[in-house]
Amino acid sequence: MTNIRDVAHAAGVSVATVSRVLHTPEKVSEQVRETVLKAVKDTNYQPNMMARRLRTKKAHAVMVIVSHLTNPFYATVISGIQSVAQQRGYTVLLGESGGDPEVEDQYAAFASSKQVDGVIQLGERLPSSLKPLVEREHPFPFVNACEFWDPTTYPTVGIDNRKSFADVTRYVLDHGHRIIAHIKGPDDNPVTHHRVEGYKEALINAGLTPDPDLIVDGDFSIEAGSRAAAHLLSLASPPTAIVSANDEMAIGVIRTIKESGQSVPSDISVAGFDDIHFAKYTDPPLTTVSQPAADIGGQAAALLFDAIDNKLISNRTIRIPTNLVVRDSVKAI
Amino acid sequence: MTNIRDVAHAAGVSVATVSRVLHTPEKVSEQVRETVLKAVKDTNYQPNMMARRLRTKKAHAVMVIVSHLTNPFYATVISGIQSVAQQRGYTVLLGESGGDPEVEDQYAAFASSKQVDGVIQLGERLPSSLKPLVEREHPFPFVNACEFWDPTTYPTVGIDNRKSFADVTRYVLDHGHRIIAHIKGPDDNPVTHHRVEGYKEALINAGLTPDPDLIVDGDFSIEAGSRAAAHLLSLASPPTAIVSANDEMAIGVIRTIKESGQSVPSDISVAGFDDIHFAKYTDPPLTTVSQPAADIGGQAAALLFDAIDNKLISNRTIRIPTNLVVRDSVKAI
DNA sequence: TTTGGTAGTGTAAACGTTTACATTGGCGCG
DNA sequence: CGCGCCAATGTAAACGTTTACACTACCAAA
Repeated sequence: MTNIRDVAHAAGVSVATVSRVLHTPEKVSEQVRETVLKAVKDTNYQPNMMARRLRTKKAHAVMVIVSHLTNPFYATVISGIQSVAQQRGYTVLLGESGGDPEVEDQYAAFASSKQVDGVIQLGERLPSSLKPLVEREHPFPFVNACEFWDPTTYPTVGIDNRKSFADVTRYVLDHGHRIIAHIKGPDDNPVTHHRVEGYKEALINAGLTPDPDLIVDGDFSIEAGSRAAAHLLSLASPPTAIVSANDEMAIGVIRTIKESGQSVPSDISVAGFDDIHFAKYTDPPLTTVSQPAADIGGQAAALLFDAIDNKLISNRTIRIPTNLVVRDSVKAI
Repeated sequence: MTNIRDVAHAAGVSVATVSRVLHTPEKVSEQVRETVLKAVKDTNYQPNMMARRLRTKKAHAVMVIVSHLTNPFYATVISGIQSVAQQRGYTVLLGESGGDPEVEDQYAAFASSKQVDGVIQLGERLPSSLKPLVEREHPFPFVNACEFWDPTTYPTVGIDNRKSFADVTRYVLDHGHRIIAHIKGPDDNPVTHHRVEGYKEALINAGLTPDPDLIVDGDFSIEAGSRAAAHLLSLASPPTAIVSANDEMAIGVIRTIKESGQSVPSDISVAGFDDIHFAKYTDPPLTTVSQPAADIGGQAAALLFDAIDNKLISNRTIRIPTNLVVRDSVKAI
């Protein structure tokens, strides 16, 4: 592997000049610049990043900590991160924690020891070992994406769950439904509450009072959707529409409704949230809300790079608009 | 950030001793070792990886190049890679190419310039800039996972597509079917051919001759499955079973069959391949073949680390067994 | 002619490690 | 006692950059 000294020798200049040609070409005369550039080509010189990093104390890398890479939504977010990171000449390091706080801590420690210039956390909590770093005077560059545990304290990028869920609920209301049930996500997930709020808000704005009996527990799984639907169908006055906190539960809902001999959307309308890949292929195709996952990732990365470059404490929160994607699972009453 | 010199000073020893305590503790007296360890704790010392890497010329990192991170299968493979990498103290760098050979080349160049110790490629081709590196005398550590473009030349980890597809086809044959159609993947994908071969092999072993009219084109999409099914249903003597090269096409098939008024599996049996998340939730639940994706990743990583450590040119090919997962979409005739 | 400024280039220190080699002192053995 | 060996430790070079500072020409202004 040829080094900068070889190039300098080949070009008949000092190493400093070579380095300058590469970084601040305007500071070296045109003539010399060309000679050096030629020497670089000739020697097939590739700068040693390790040395560069050691010297400049910049890793030119960011780490993303994620609980489950296999979650398609997270995967898409990371894809967005990667895309803008690549544009900016940054490398993305992957830290998959499996949801284990200990592993998350491990990654955080790794990150904090100057191995990367910043961290994007996709998970639901701030790794405890990162806490002191991001809260100190000159915080370690950090942004939280997707989940909103504390948007006031930490830079956060994600959708407005409350508003988005109010949107889809309003869409259902606009189709004349008045008895609308909601299937919640798990209680320990911050988005669950925001979506419930959005649901209630839409009802209230339409002059209705939310009925606690129509808000039923779920855990984002298909099975939970089925169970919840079975429960709702058994009610004295069952809902004419069900808005689910995510698509998978909605799929479970549809299945259970069908199994009960009723039809979607003729008898009961169903709406989901997330617009997962298969939402398009359910029967009927699912009306849902799509989160611009790649965009979230891209903006999170951009925010992080801002923090890295300007070193300004950007406590900004970016809310990315969602799209209601109308398919066939909601019908006017 | 405290460095090794600070620790040495705190412990009243030389930097060399500190380094030795950290790497070859058996070479330093118990007494000194303890003093140093205490100093490390006291000063909250975190070794600077950049310096270490510069000095040792080891990046302790591997790169995985993948076309689409959003492909759930790839995501799972990467999850497997990450898991064993973490165990071994390696970092995983992500390179998502979007299928663009130019971007792949870019990553390969990055990798080759000593930034990482090895590369795992999940995509369908060897990045051209990597070619000279992996084919030279002391090859750059490299393993190909998932796709088999050239298992004889490069270390490769993946399933035996031919055998696995023969398995599922045989399963269908064992249920008495004799007119069995196959929906292919795209022709430019290496696995397509292996699966077609497996299909044919099973038929031949059962004493049948494959009928070219029953092998129809597809591209792994749900829509392609629908189209292919429509075509097959219009045949003079339509198949009693359809084995699809992947699950998504199988889903399209099921839908089209239902739309034609027939039923799965009573009228026509359907089998898929991949065992994607939603295979469990189709109606009827899809009989398919599951690829142990995480395992593939893990083994690929292990293979890569072998190559890195032993520096032996391990041209081995690892075939990971698949599981036929029997659900309800195939029924005895 | 002197002075001072400037553009271009070189010299060498520094980044934080690892490790070959040198040094020290203790001990066994002839 | 003298020799050699060994274990434990220290010294300093090296890894490949970047960059502060020094230096050299050259030129303009006084």
